[in-house]
Amino acid sequence: MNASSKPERTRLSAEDWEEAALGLIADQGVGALAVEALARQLGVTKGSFYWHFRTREALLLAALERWEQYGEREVLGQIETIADPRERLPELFRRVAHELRPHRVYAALLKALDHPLVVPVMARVSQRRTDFLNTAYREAGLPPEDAINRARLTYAAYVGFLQLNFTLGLPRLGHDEFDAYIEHMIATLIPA
Amino acid sequence: MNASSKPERTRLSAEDWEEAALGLIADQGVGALAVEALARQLGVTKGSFYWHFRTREALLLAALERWEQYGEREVLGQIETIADPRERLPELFRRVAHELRPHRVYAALLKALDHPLVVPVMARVSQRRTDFLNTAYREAGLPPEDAINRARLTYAAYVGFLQLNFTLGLPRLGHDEFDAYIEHMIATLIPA
DNA sequence: GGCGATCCATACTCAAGCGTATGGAAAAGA
DNA sequence: TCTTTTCCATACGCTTGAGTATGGATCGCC
Repeated sequence: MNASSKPERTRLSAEDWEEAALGLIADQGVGALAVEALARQLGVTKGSFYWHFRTREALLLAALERWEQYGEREVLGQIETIADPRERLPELFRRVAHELRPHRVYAALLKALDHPLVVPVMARVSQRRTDFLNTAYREAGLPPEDAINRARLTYAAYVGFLQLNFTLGLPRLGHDEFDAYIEHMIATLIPA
Repeated sequence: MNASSKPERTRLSAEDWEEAALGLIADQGVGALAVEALARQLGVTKGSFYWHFRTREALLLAALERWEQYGEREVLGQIETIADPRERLPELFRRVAHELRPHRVYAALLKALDHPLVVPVMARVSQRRTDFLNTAYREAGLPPEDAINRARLTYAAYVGFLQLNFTLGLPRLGHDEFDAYIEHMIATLIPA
């Protein structure tokens, strides 16, 4: 009967609300973040919510901070363990391309950049990732003035792909078509 | 006193509402499209609106159709007049990069892809543009199986750039920094 | 096993925004 | 000029969703 994973939790914590909020953001967007809807989904009422949070914005802020801290930094962390710098970028692209969940919140926040609370978070996250690409490209042998622009181009391609194929349903590449696209992207963007 | 360009129009037409709607969408997003706000901006009240349109969604639909027909097809039209196919793509990139207004509606609609009315419009527009890039890359000498993926990559980079530098305020490239990025993009994506 | 702290339900208020009803003004035709 | 069509204002109803007030339930603890 209950939508969450733990079907019957007796009491709720603030973290439960934040996690539920992130889930709702992931598959319905920031605009759908309503307290009564969330409460229904958690099997409680507004009374519970306003004990944990002072306002709706407070929940959004807490959820965003939580996402930035816990849910977001995993991807790049694994990559840094790859020894050969020239293998790092292709491996990053292939891994990122075959995961779905981690991108869903990011894609949703991308569509909420008019909201003042999400802008700084997205600015920080995007900047960190672009910086990572920048150093990766330099370590792969690209001259610094090229590396920064290549990093921008790469990350823009990532963001655009999210919008076009994730949110919008553009011709929905088939599995092998998708792999071909990824390999083409690697061949085009990564220096031989 | 009046916000629009024509300060005192005695009567309004449906097209006036559609144009105003596109303007509001361009700089505040689809979510900000409210009839009373629009009416204030046009110097009238709701009574006027509901004479021209049956509902708010009807206005949105009409505005989207208007945008798809009139406001959108200009960019690609100019490019097709360039004789040398190998010069077409660099010229397209440079022109697109130095215009602002035509992208504002597209960027706004990109953030409203959860709305059922905008999805088909954006799907058609994005598909047309990607097709254009596809044939342009083939005419520039790329083998067909590469051309389609290069077109996807290029358009994804465009969309991502819109989100990152337009909507989000990422480190706001300076004028020459921006030009360097464009030239780098041309050098990277367009076959020599 | 009682008691303070924690968590939640119920019942409200309030504001925003869509849509409707109706009458009046202004243009267009005759 | 007089009537008809076109355009708009005012005043309403209705729904949604945020936030508040208050009392009840449950947990931790002594």
